[in-house]
Amino acid sequence: MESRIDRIKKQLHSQSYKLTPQREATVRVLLENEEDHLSAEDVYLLVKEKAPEIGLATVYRTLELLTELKVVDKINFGDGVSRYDLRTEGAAHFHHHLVCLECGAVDEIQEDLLEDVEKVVEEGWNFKIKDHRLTFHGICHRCHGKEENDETSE
Amino acid sequence: MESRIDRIKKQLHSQSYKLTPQREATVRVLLENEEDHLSAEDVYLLVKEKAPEIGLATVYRTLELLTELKVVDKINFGDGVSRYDLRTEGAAHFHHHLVCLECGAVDEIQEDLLEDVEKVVEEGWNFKIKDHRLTFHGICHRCHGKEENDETSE
DNA sequence: TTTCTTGCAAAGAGTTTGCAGCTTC
DNA sequence: GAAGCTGCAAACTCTTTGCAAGAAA
Repeated sequence: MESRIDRIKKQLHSQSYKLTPQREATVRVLLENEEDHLSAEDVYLLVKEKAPEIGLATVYRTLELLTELKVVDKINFGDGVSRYDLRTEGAAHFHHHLVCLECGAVDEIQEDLLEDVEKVVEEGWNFKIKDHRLTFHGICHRCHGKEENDETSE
Repeated sequence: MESRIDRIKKQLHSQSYKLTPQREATVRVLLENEEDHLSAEDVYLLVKEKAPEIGLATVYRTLELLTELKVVDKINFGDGVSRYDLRTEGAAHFHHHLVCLECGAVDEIQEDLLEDVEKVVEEGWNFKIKDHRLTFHGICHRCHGKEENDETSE
């Protein structure tokens, strides 16, 4: 069976880019932390464990390259850092996010909940949708119970 | 009739902030450019026309304050700058955006298209939604017609 | 007077770039 | 050996902060 790394490798080659050891290490870190929403710095620190000689600039360059190739999506939750999120293979659209205002956790919603909404937008606004970004800010299920106790503020 | 500025002033006073000339000039710029999605720098340059002595730091501080008061929303379209968008008065939720990949224009959708989706998320993910960010990336109605000609790619 | 606010300059954080050296074909 | 890639350091951009001076209650 062809692995995900292999497919990414092919994708790079098809545009005459190479899968160097540094790039491979970076991709592996992303694959191993698929659930997370790593910043460039985060990725850098994790890659350093596998390939200590790597430079931060290379990580940035690799992430930029992967973004171009649509292997990852660059996202921004408003905290001043870009985060990189592996695209779900085969997914037509980018998944959604739930950001908890209490604990900061970011959960993902893989289901595409926007099909109907997109139809409305395409027809009503005559806008050809290529991609979307949907993030909900609120209180996650983990913090939900706790909230009753500190209702002092808010 | 009470103007929008007055209401914002009251809101400031209620938290013992003052509507200084600099803050007023900043708010006016935002009101006069409600359609746009100005960066701090943009706001600064526009405010300077009314109040040339103002400093960039004051603009940043004012925008931060207005964000706290929920008068404006800080948004990020991934181009490395924060943009500030006046909240539609009385709107329960933040409006949506259409970003054109062709010409870069940003249009707004005032309607809340997410009511159904939010119900699904709150129930299915046990997540208490406080706010949302929804942006579509695609081709706007203005660029739509032009596209037929350069169908070479994609 | 006391508190809040401002402008300036400096600092900080995140990201990009120039360049010489190293790989790979 | 030409082309692509890397690590390092410096540069850059956007934003925040410290501080002394100014304005308002």
